Amino acid sequence: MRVARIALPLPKPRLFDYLVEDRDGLSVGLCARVPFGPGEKTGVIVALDPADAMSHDKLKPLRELLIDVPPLPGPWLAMAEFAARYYQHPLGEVIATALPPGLKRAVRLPREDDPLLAATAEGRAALAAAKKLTRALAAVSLVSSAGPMRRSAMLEQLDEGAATGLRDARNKGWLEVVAVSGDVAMLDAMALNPQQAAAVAAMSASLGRFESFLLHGITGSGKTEVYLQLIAATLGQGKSALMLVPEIGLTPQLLERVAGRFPGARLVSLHSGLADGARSRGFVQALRGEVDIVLGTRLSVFAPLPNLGLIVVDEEHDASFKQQEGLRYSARDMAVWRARNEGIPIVLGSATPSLESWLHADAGRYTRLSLTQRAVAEAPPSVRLIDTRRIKLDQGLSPHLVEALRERLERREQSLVFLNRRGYAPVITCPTCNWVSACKHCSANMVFHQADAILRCHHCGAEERVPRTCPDCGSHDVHAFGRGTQRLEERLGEYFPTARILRVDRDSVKTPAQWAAVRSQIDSGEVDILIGTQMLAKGHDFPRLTLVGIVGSDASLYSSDYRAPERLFQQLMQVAGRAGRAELPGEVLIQTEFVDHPLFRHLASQDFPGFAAMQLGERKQAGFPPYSYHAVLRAEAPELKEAVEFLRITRMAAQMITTETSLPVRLFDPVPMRLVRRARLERAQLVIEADSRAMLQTLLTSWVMGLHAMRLPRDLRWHLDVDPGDL
DNA sequence: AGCACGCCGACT
DNA sequence: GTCGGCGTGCTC
Repeated sequence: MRVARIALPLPKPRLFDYLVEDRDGLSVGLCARVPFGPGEKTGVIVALDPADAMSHDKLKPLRELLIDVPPLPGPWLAMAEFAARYYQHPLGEVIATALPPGLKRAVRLPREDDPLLAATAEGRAALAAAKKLTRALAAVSLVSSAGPMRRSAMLEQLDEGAATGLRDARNKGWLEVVAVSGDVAMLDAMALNPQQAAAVAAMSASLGRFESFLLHGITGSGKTEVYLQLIAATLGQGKSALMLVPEIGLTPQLLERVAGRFPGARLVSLHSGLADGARSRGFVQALRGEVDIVLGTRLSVFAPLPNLGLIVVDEEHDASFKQQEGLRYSARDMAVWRARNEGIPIVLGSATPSLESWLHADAGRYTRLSLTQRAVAEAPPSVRLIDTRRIKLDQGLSPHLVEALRERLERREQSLVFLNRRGYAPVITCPTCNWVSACKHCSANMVFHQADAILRCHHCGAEERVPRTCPDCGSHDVHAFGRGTQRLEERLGEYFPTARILRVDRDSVKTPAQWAAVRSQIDSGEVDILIGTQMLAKGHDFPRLTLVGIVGSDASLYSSDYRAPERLFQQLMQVAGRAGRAELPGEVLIQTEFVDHPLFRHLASQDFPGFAAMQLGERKQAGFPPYSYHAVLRAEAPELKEAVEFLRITRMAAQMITTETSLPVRLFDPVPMRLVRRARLERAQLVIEADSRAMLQTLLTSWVMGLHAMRLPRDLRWHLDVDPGDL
């Protein structure tokens, strides 16, 4: 018998020991079901020790080893242990976050083979003779035009009922299994421009050892092509590749592009929208070494590829790489750690890199590679600022923007008006008594949604009917104040009654299917004017779009959040990049009261390096990240004073540690959060700042141990956020 | 996190 | 006299 030390999904940073029979195949990394209290739990064996007489008396035997799932490899466990240490989170919970939720049930899934299928002569004949495209024929059609394809890749690309269609086609002899030849060769590689070629060459040279690359490529410079060719080189060496993309970046189009390029490769996509079964299947396939490429969102940084050769993080600056609950990990940072740990190259790509990565490149820790030439359109869009201090705006629209929209309409080109605020108006007010539509559960105003005639809180989702009279003073003069996308849509409809206007925000597009419908409407030119929030900003090409108008972005220019300018710049660069991608030159009009603001100057000259240098200068002056390191302890309770009091006590504990060890770590005062009240809970936070990660970690390790040992009121909860995305 | 044990209010 | 509130303490 041996003692298995098991990490269980519990909020306690400790392991639990069980007796296990010393049988063949017993290994660290195996999942196990164990008795726990009155019930049972599933965890992962992280260590195996010899059993002595004592342990036989004290320990319970474990119930079952899940031997259908191969043990998680050493480097994978090392990564989980690193995340637990770095983010100060219990290992069992880290592992539970990293494993797919349905793993326990999924283990019994039959080992599904994934043959390479090609169309037979009979299949082609049937296809030629057919009047109607059946599901079976759709499958034949796919491989007869695209060439042999993995079954899984075909399923990804075909519509509903694809599995049945495939089975029919195989039974009828229209499809045949072909041998994998030159296994994972890439099809249709595009010719690279010299910069792309240089980037691919530089990065390929580091395959087989750790190196971090920052690929700074302006919009349209062909970063994806660089990734694909690098992946091809990796697969060519018999290794697998992991590509991380932001949440909205993982579109069927991207999947199709990758699957189409590597028809022989076994491709798995992983994201949180996947059903438990599918996610587990992908995970277990990766673990068995049956996957060549994993393409997914932040959670796929935990994909257990045993033979990983390359990691790509696209749009590395994107906030969706940071998890905002539970284990608050940064998938980008974890990916860099993983690449170092596994001795492989990593590519971080962006048109507007994070200041963290930019500074790493400045300091020579990352190798910077730049793509400054547009692969598609030659000229970058021209950016013009409209000084709204001198102009009378009509519902937030300047005559210049209206005129520019009119020109596009006449030329039958598309326009986009960007306003990062959904709803009709951000608030309803009563000018008589100054009543505002505040949310009952949050310290925020409820937004007026004209379409459903309701007030909605964007923080907790609460909804209310719009009052006709002021609830406080009874005045009939209550009205909408400010502008959202819905109101803009209404006003533009009045200006251009014949224009086809489409609003794209989270209220109008809720499902992937709706998003696909919207895209096809835009692509086929059925839309003249698009109105959208940041949903429209990210990574989609709109070839017919020649004008981008940016409205109401001034608010984030002087926000109290020191990261606001960075985010605004990234966002505006991204929207601006939507303009003029094909033969048509693009124009960007920005309405602002601050035409002299350096952010806009750099934006107008499309000068990211200049902007980054300026921002880094300011951050250095202020001692903010990336020149210092932050962790924030947040607490929430029904009453703010409870949360603050907890933080005050924990701050004293931290103070004692720093004094005893003379750690130069700065402890700020507990303060209410910007949005103090959310969903009936009041929140406060305590920021800790240090000049090095090591010093921050030293404090956190002993401090958080104490936090776990504290006994707290039932209604108080806390969490720690290391490297928080915002404060 | 669950889930037990354990001591004080309003009900058949 | 009980049913049940959720405070605190433990789970190998």
